[in-house]
Amino acid sequence: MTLHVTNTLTGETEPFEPQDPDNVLLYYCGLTVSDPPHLGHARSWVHVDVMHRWLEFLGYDVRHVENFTDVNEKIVARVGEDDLGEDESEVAESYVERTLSDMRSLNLLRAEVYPRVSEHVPEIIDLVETLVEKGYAYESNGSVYFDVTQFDDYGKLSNQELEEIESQGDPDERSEKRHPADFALWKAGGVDADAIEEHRHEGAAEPEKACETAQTWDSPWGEGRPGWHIECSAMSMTHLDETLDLHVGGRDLVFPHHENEIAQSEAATDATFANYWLHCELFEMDDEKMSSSLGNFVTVEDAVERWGTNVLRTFLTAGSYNSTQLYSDETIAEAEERWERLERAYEAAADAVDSPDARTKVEDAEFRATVEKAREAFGEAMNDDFNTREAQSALLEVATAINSHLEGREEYDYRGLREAVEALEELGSVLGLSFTGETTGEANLAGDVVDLVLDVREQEREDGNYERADELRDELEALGIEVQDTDDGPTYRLPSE
RNA sequence: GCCAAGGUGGCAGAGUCCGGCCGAACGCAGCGGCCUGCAGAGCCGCCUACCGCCGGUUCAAAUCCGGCCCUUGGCUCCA
Repeated sequence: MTLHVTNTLTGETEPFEPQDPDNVLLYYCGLTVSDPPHLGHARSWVHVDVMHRWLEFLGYDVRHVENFTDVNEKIVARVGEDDLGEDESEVAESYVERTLSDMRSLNLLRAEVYPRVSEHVPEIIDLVETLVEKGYAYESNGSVYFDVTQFDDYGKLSNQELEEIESQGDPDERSEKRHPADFALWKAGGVDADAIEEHRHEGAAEPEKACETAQTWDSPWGEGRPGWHIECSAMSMTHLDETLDLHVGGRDLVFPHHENEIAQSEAATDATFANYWLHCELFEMDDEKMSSSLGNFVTVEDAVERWGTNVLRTFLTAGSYNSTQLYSDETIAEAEERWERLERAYEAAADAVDSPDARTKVEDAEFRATVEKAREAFGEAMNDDFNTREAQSALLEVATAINSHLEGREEYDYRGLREAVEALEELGSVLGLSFTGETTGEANLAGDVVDLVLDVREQEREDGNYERADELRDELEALGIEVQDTDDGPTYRLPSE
């Protein structure tokens, strides 16, 4: 089977065919940098990252663009808070840096470009002008609005009729609008102090003062700021093309954001804006979604610190990108179990390959066949709309095959083990899992110390002092170091990764 | 109210587009056995689901059609 994806536009799972058979233009709707990224963002990022990796695995050259919205009232509302910065752009930049660092810690492939709104105002203005010239937009009191009645397909992504769409944007803007569903492409003036007040945190600058730091730009309609939706159209066209292959984003953006992107882009270019629209579903916790606005989130930084990258990625890919996923201590602990099972099998296989018991003449046909089958299953799963959960299952089957092969055997199938190790490394990396994370100097030191303690413990065991030996093991365990006694002596695993 | 997604074992979560291989994957939890000084890990086996409810189509439905109930998301900033 070739790659199939579920397209929000049609509601169907379709074969994926990029415009250019060798290249994929991928745009991901990034975030507004006004809060620390949370696990919900991480879930989408990781899924997009896995899409990116799988497309490359299939041989495509992926041009991946991901924007940062750095012009927004909520950012202005943070001015003066903590050490974020003294004006809108400083605050935005400090969150951009934090976001990029969170992304690195999640082992995400870098996008080709991370465009910012503030750096694309000329392109935005051009686009708005085009829309005005073509009669799709109109100016009103220095602001420019998109006229939804002029765009026949309005509502095609979210499946809504224009009559059903009550209104968008600030209620007080309505008087300036011809149709309640019209949305702002360009907003006159600066930022409104009331809007700041709404999002302001303790310790931030006074709204009046914060407003003064908001950025504004000159335009044919006077001083103002870009509207929320137009940026993605302008940036994706600038860095990719008029027609994208893959446009990905969170489910909560379908309406109005993505709907508006389609309207303004297609009205301006007369070309299809994106051939495939993919939407990542949201986390569910205690029967509601996780989100910045509800404040019920876990930051990426805390999560990485607590669980580590591999556990987190195992967790985040434990469901399909387009199904909601339950966030709880139990579900994340379960992911940890799964990752550790994989990791232990990997280590066992890697050790066995290097051991003198691995013989090139030994052949376990069933073992090899199982690994081969798991490889195929992994590919089938990924091609089936990036079914990461099934892909994980395939990996786990390799783990079981390894353990089973190693069980009670004197001699090992060298080639079979090598193939299993390679399968885990190669397929694992599609999910962004790393079995061979570089060991830091600190970890090496810790390892040396653990070796020392285990030597002492072995002596105690030989002397029959099991009580003392168990104590040592318990104490190591309390530090998160897992000790296992095997026929070849004790082995251990350090807590992180 | 309108739009969208979903309701599968103790938990979690595939499968539903292309009906039979699904009495239902993988994993976690639980149980039994092996291994072990013990424990853990591991191996082998077992356990628990007729797939929201009702009706229909079909030789055959978790999968198709109709109705109903419930949950979540969007319609305001949001991945």
